[in-house]
Amino acid sequence: MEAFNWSSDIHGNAPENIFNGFLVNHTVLGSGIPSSSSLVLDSERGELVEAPAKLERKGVSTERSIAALKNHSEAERRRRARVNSHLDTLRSVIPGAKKMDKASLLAEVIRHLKDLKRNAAQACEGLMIPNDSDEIRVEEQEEIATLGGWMKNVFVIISCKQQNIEDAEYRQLLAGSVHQALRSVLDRFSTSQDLLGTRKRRRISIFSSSSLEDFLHAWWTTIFCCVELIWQT
Amino acid sequence: MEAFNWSSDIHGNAPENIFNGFLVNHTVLGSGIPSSSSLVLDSERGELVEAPAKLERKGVSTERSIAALKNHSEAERRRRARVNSHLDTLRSVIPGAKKMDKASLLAEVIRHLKDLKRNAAQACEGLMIPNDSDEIRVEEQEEIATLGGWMKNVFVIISCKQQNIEDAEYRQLLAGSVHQALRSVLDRFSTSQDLLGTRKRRRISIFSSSSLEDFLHAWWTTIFCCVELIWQT
DNA sequence: CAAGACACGTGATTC
DNA sequence: TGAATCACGTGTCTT
Repeated sequence: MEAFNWSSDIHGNAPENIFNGFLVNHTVLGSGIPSSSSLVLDSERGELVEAPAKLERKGVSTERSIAALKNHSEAERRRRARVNSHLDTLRSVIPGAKKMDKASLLAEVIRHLKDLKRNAAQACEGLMIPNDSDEIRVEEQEEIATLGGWMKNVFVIISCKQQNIEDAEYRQLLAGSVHQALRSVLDRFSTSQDLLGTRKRRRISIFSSSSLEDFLHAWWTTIFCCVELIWQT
Repeated sequence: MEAFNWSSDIHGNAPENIFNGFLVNHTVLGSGIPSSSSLVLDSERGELVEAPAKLERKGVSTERSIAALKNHSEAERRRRARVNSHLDTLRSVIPGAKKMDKASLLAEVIRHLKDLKRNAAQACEGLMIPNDSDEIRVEEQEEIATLGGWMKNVFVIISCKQQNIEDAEYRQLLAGSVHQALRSVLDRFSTSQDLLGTRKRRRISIFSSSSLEDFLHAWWTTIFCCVELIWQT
């Protein structure tokens, strides 16, 4: 983000064509006859017509207006920069979109999003396949059950009624904290396994933060119910 | 996309504040003395200064300029519509972004993209794990996967949009039918096992009908999320 | 030149 | 009110 120097030659050189917006001065495009009124481009008829006289309190208000305009345009520039910054990171995330225009870039982003979502749904199908073991041992303690060397944890997350579940920030916070907590546990486990130098396979799968959030948001239109029937043949 | 009527009251009502861009007419903000020259906001000094006289060929060129301007602004409007259309579809794709502003929406899109990509990588990594044992046989047929004598079914129940999911009767019916279907399958399996006189242990677990109904009933105040962490110790 | 993409400052609107 | 967002028409630069 480069610093911006507030000046009239905003594009690097002084603007030669002054008339901006709909307002055009007589001396610029008109008959050349000096007048106190200004011309406005009446687009409906495609003509230049007399602009209605503007009533305004003179004097002090002008400086305030100028300052307000300056703040306004600066804020707008910051807003544009924010949006464009995000567009740039998108350009860096989407492959082959380095120098795409905005519309094409967004179209590509949509394509990728749908592709990834479809893939994620497919990937989830193959998960959670238990390992084969002849010696099955079932232990149940509190909410933790181990089965043949496998352990299964079921987390039930209850919404806090104080909070509004439809609030995007709250959902994001919830999904993020859950994901982070699980991630830290898994990482701790992974490193402990690595430190032990075991060559045992491990299987780690969690819902991603976005998947979880998708679920939390879509829960009012869809019921996601996983019923597991596990039996030994 | 609504049709746009090219007119000066572009915002639905006639603009009261005429001065646009940097050009301001004397009668608007100036001393009130009629003049042929116009005022320009010199932003560097924050003052209103005399605008330099604009040299232009009079007459025919003006109409061409007007037509060009009209085409230009129309094209620009089409371009904006294209971008905004994509932003709208993004709003419909990203959960909870229905009425987000552009910047926040794009930030959310980036979050989702990264999450989904990470998730996809994780899933691909996990899927390679199960078949590195000689005694493990993986068979995939239709939607049923068997792994080393274990079978796993995952049922995803989607609410019928025709029906009102908040209707208690419908929920009860749904829960009941699901439970009955599962029960019949399990019973059929049990009897077949009994007839065969096998002494193998079996593990059968389903959500009871009341549990499922509880879930369906309380879904608007609670989030039921099952996150499974399965790893081999 | 035309046609398109962008950044700009602005008016309107909302909170 | 003041801050923030959006659509608008425009100027400039690139195909």
